[in-house]
Amino acid sequence: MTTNSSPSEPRHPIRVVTERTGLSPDVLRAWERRYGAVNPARGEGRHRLYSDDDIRRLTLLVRAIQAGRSVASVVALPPEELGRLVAEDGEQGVEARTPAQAYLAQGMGAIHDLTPALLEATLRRAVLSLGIPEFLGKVLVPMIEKVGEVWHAGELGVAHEHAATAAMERLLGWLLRELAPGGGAPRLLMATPAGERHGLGALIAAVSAAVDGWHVTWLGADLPALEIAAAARRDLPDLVGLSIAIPKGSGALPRELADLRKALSIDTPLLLGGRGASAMPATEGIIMVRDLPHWHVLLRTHRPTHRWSS
Amino acid sequence: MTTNSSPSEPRHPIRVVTERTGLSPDVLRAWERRYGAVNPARGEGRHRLYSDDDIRRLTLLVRAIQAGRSVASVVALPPEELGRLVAEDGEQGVEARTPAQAYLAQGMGAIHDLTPALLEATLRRAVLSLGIPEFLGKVLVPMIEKVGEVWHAGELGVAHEHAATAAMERLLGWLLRELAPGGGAPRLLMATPAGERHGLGALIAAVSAAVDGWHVTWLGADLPALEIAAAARRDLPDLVGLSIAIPKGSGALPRELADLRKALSIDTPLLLGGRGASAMPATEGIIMVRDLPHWHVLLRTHRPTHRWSS
DNA sequence: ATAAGCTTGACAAATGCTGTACAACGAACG
DNA sequence: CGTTCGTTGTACAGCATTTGTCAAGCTTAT
Repeated sequence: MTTNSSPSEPRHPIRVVTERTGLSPDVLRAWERRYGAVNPARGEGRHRLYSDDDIRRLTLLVRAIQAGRSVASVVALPPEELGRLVAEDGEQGVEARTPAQAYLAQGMGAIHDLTPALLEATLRRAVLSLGIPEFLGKVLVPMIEKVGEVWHAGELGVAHEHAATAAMERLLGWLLRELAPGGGAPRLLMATPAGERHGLGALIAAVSAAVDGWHVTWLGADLPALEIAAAARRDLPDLVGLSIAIPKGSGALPRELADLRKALSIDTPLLLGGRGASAMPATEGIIMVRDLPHWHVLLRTHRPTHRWSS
Repeated sequence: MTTNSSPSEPRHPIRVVTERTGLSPDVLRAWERRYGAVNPARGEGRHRLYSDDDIRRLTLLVRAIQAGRSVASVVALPPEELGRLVAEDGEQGVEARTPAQAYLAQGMGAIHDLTPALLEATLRRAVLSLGIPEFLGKVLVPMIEKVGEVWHAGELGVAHEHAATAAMERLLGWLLRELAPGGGAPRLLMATPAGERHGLGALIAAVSAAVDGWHVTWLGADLPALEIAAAARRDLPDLVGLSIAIPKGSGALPRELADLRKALSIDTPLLLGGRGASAMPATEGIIMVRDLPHWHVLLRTHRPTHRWSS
């Protein structure tokens, strides 16, 4: 369909390249002059014009450098080899120690020492330094997984695990309160169905939604369908979200969900996510959430039309 | 409904186009004269009449330029190719409005409405979403600059400015408290010297240090040298930091600084930063801080040798 | 008649380019 | 252990191009 949009066609001014690669104009010119990293064409008034290929190559270079390699060691590589290198580095964790990892290590130390107050303070510092999205992805979720591992290996007692979970839940509750938006925000009702006593996953989803501007009502964990439905009648949410950690395709859970679906207003979407959700049989009227990115997409999709109260 | 409402029908006067595209009449005429970006028909007297197609094309041009492209490089493109380019830029990271900018706009709105509580809540959400470093660099500092501009332009009253400043100071104080690390952390004493009543800059530096793991004691603004020295004798900091916003190379300030330097323990470094610091004469025993990155470097340099309490 | 629009010409701020220099950092080295 | 050197990002000055804005004088519209 295209006349002349070949990837080697020069058409991007330097400004666009800085936006897309994150490199400053100075660096772009320096790399060109010193290493000949790219060879952009020139326009009328001697302005640089980069091709799509140029941009791709620069992006790869940036990734390779972020993985800890030196500039000089990668600028000379031919494209294919560069791509291979970056792919490899992506698989391995070649990265140095990021702040997030430092917080993670510090938090694990606090868990081992059974000092929940210190753990909570550490998590709090981590949130404030990194921002919620990065905190959730690079500190909290890895920490939960790690605690699970270490606990199964017998290196931690039940007390440790419970104390850590409680501290995390306190922290997430705090975030939820701090994030409470003003009126006019879309409303989300979040809970965990009867039989599911682990609320961490649901809380993480709740906080993620709050960052996106939702007003979240957190009901708690292990709630019977009727309780949730009653709360929904009072709260009138635009969306109801549930999360289950333990896969329970059988048992009382499917029944609970069906009851809840029936008790809810028909036009209120009901979403189900969490690690155990994938094992659930598909059910009419219940939307499955695969993972956190998918959750954000669904939130955006089901957001009611704007009604700004000025 | 009508017979002749084709999108290429010329019917909009230049005023309408100005409002719909955000371009000034001068720019519209200049683009036409210099590049022939559009070719509006003329009415009875020689007034321009733009078609819907013209407006759509101009809107696309604006978007392309916002994405970093030069005017000259896009005005000549045929419509389809222009559309493709804009779509492509939108997909890539060249977003029109980042979350940080959204928070900034929201906060400025709260300032205009003189609702400090709303401003504080907005700032709080911004910190939690973005993390402190990005928040300071992309929301708070731009906001302070913007408030200064708008205030000088007379669009805001003193009340607005004071309310906004107070809200920002409350927020930074809150951050300082939340970030307070445990024992064993390096200690920083932060204040503003006598005659300098603006504490925002110092607070920003204080919070930045707290993120780096320092225990910060914030004394407040407008403090005589003797007070600061007395506090230092009690607090025993590893570092004393001052910040001045207003350049005052002459006056009482140099004297104050010299007094403080003499009253402090000789091995306690004394750092001076802020917008007004560059105008100060270099002084023996006082380290000048150029900007925030430099501040972080100096913090790392003067950090006492590690003594982790396990 | 006052405001808005037109044309032409000119100016100045922004942006990009080149070349040089400097500063921070880590590694090699005496 | 301090010094030196190579690497790499950033800053600055001088110049060219691009591009937004303004002024002056005139015409048209409400």
